[in-house]
Amino acid sequence: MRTPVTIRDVARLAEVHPGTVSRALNEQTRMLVNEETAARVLRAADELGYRPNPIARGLKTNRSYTVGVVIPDLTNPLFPPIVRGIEDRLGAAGYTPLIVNTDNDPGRERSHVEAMLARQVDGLIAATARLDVSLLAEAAAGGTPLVLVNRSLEDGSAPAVTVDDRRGIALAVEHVVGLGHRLIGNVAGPQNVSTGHRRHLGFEDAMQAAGLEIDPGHVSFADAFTESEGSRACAEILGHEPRVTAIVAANDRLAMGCYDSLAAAGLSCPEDVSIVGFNDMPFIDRLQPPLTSVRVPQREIGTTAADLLLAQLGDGDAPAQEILLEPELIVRGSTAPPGSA
Amino acid sequence: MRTPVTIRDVARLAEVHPGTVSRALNEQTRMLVNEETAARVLRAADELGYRPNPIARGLKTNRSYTVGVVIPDLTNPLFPPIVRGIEDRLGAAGYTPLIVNTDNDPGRERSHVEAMLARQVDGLIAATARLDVSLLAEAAAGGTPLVLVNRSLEDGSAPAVTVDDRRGIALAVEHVVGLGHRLIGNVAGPQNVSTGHRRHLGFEDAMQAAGLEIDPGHVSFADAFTESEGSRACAEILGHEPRVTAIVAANDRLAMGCYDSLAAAGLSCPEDVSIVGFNDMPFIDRLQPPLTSVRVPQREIGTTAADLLLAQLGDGDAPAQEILLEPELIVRGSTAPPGSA
DNA sequence: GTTGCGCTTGCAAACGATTGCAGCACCCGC
DNA sequence: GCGGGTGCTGCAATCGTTTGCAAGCGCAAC
Repeated sequence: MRTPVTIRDVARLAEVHPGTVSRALNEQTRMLVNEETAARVLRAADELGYRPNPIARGLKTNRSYTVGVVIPDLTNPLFPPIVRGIEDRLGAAGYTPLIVNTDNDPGRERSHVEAMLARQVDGLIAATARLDVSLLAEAAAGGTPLVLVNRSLEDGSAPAVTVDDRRGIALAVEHVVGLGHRLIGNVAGPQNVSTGHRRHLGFEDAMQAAGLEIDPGHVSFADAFTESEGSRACAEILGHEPRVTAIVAANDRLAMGCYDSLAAAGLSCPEDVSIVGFNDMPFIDRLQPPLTSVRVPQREIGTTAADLLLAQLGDGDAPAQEILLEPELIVRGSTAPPGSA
Repeated sequence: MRTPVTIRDVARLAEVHPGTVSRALNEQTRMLVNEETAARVLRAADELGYRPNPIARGLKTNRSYTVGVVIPDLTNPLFPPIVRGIEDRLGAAGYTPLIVNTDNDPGRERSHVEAMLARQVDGLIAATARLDVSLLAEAAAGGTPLVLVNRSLEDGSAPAVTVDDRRGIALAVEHVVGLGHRLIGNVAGPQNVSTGHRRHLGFEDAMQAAGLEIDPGHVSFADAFTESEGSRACAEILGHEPRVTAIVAANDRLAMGCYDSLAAAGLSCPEDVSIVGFNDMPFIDRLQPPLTSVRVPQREIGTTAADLLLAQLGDGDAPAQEILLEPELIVRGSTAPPGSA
């Protein structure tokens, strides 16, 4: 049989009452039982290979030692490292994550979250950009702690961990400005998702800080973070202003699209146009040329989010702080001084 | 409150006994209760927004509607599509996967699997190459259904879904042979993991089928599926036999290492040496040159594994069949006729 | 008019753990 | 010698659901 050894078996062997066994086994309540008795119980439990049944425990305590992790799509290379960070940290604390993919579909998102709530998850970590606000209300009303990733709430009512997108873009802009570029384009992401929006704002700020003008024709918005949209947006910029010598993309995939667009236009990178990406995806250093990109500490995002959640799970009301993680610019072959052809 | 509505509340509203509610709500037992009563119960449940508590149900039924998914490392791009396949299929059947990463560490593997067993998972899907046999014994002894992925048991005692590695390598070999190559090298993977082993055997078979000799110097074994090992192994082959015009690698990352090694030797691909990879990782088509690779139906692996497990969960003893999935060769720029320089 | 059967439904005991409450033994101080 | 702690442990209820058993009812058969 699987685990026929229950708390009652241990009690019988240790010759005490099951209640006592429960107390002796729990760190929290061990002090309530005689040291010697506790030792006897522990020995018995060990001998029998006793494993507490989390289901039964959860029924009584209303805790499942489980947390829901909501992400758009696991196959997006951005997420696995984050998930691992979450998983490792939560696992160390005795929690098991339940991972669901929403594909950014509000319906899927809703049903998944409801299922998780029914499963009595002790908390939620949501890494989805467009989170239904009513879901938040529900979770909050149910007293389920929530941590946001890569997205924050305007009113700061929920703790969140995000990377400093504006700072990241600033790094990118400062880099190409430092190389001597002046006509700099921006392939921006969709403005209805928070990262796309913040990165675009960051671009405006950084350009202004560098004392450079932004011609509206230098900016093009992609409808999605895909190569084809990146290509389209890049072509659009080149159409408006063929003299741009550098392009800051909101995302590596958009940057890859820029590569395509440049190639189609007969331009080469970095000789004619420098390109900077964002995220530093795995194997992005294998592109030709290797892409200069803003690295986000993905694993750290995960561990930090997990820490925030654990803090909330520990004492009821940990401060709903918002954590900004520092990005880092990884310089590779896709950026060079202008006119280096 | 979270879900204060229990089966008792429904019973009160519908004016029946909780037991009756339970029967009415369960598809299986609905026939036991009067049609009209059942309708009343359903209406009441709907009105109250009743959500059954899986924890309580699991306690009584010894089912958690949860399955454990054991993989080496989620950040390895091979796995996310498989996991999604599993997740989507299991989710549709009402099961939730618990995902753990072992990093191929037997200790982690053991503790994770034990934790999952304690959590009463209804089944296990293991995608890990070196699975501790005692774990299998334990799971089997506990009556926990198990499905293997990318790995099978010699005695065929557990259902498994794997891609036809030998066939995949045969596709690769036939391709380069068709292009006119005769001196073909093999950067093989570690032989203590099943995929590495089978792919190497596949290479030997395919070469023999093509009527070609395999000089021992044409084969080099990597200690791990990494770029650096691929590079080392490739250099070793080139050292033994500089005249090889094509290399079949056991894996895309090894193939990427081959790129490095060729570049270091001043050789170009595909002009001097053609290279074929295996797995068709995301973005591998973005390499320079785009890598010809054997595509494995990753998502399908996941869905098939889930189906196999669901079959076992349905009726106690479904046949322990072993399923071989068909790979497909994706021809890109890294392969060309020999001497095309 | 019994008997017996089929159809529903209520009853209560589980499942395995946690926990408030009470009781017991013991010791201390007066 | 007795009252009042203190320290430990047993008792039993409880969490929300499932399920074997039995009881109630109506109806048909004899």
